[in-house]
Amino acid sequence: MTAGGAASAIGGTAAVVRRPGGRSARIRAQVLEAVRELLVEQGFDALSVDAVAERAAVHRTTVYRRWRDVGGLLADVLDAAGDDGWQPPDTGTLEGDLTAVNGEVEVGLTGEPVTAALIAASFRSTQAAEALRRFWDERYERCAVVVERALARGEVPEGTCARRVVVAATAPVYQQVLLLRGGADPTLARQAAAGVALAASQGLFVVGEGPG
Amino acid sequence: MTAGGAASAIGGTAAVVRRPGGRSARIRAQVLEAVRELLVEQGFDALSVDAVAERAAVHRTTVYRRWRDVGGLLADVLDAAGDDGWQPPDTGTLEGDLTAVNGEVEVGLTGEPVTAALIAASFRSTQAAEALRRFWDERYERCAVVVERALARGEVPEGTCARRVVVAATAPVYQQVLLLRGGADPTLARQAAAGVALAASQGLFVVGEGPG
DNA sequence: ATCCTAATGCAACTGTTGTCGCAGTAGGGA
DNA sequence: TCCCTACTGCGACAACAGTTGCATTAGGAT
Repeated sequence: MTAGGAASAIGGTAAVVRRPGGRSARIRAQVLEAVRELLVEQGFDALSVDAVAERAAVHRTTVYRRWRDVGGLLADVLDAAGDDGWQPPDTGTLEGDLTAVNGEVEVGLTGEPVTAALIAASFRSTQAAEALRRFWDERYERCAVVVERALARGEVPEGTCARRVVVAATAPVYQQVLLLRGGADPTLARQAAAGVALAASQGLFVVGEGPG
Repeated sequence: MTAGGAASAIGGTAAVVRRPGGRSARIRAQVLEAVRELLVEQGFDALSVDAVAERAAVHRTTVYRRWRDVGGLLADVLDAAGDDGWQPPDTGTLEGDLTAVNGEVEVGLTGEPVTAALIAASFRSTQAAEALRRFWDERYERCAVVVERALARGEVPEGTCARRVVVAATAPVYQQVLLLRGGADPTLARQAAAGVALAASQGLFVVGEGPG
């Protein structure tokens, strides 16, 4: 299917490479660039297939065939964005690392309108939802090293689930900014990180354990 | 009560009551009932103004004029839903209360498709976003009593910010279910509640304090 | 250089979304 | 009872979203 074509082009999985050459690649680049531009300039609401096609100087039909809909476009952009070499900061303590991550989350959420747009899209498009889930899964996976370092330092006990620690630490920031529409609140970011760091040090995030 | 909520939600200031009588009220009831039915039966995607109008046996134009768009409809439904007499559970401990609240959140998020639909709508409609913010603000406000009881029992120190405690405790569940699209995970709910309860008992959620 | 065909451009078409002007209906007050 | 007018119904309309059939273009291989 056309969407599959887009997906394959995204990851570069050349399983069924049809025509990776000049024109297709060029058009893809034009379209994705147009998506990013429109997203930044006018936000998610202005992101129609037609607008993207016009901006990219490509015909509507081409975009519909290769990406299917707006969600497909955003999914493609998102998958490309996941390929950056992001690594969590290393401040020397678990609490410091979690606080720093929360700071980046806050900036990403309030600064770049792209993130909010992608989340909005994930509620409307299955493709975008999948892409977003992949993106976050990978991000949390990369964050695991923060907990591993803490374990090596003896800050947290053996068996601590890294993912849950990071999710618990960052979730309040997402909640505050995304759902409650509150402004960025650095105090919240610090408190959440500190609370989770304390709980983790007490072994509350050890798998199979927990209260009850 | 419902009528008042309608007026405020729609944009007509409730100060100027125009014609609260028979037909308008009847049509409003029909339309909102149609919204709830369609939401439960077919989900958010099927919730177009036209579909609602047809189900309610009301003309499209009427719905457009009174509610403007799907977001307005959902905002109205949401304001009505906020009038229930919900109270947080009282289990005797802060950790137990937070765990119980998380359980209800989990059920509400995974069981009722209404909530997810409203969140999706909040990303598309300013009205829905406002209504949702009001709804959650009020819910968190009601949850404050949980922390107040803990304070009375001496579980948490004076000055603990109730809202932050509850937000920190519930956020991981929202994150897991809503954004990460993971299944309901009762372990996560308990761990998050336990971690926050511990952190709160240590005074990490006292206003003005926190790490650094 | 030539051919094959995947990918694109193009235009016409359908269905949906949202708006507008006008006429009809039904509360509520006199 | 009668009138006023807010509200609703109705149809036409424009704008947008998405699809389809066909012609054209341009990689890539021979």
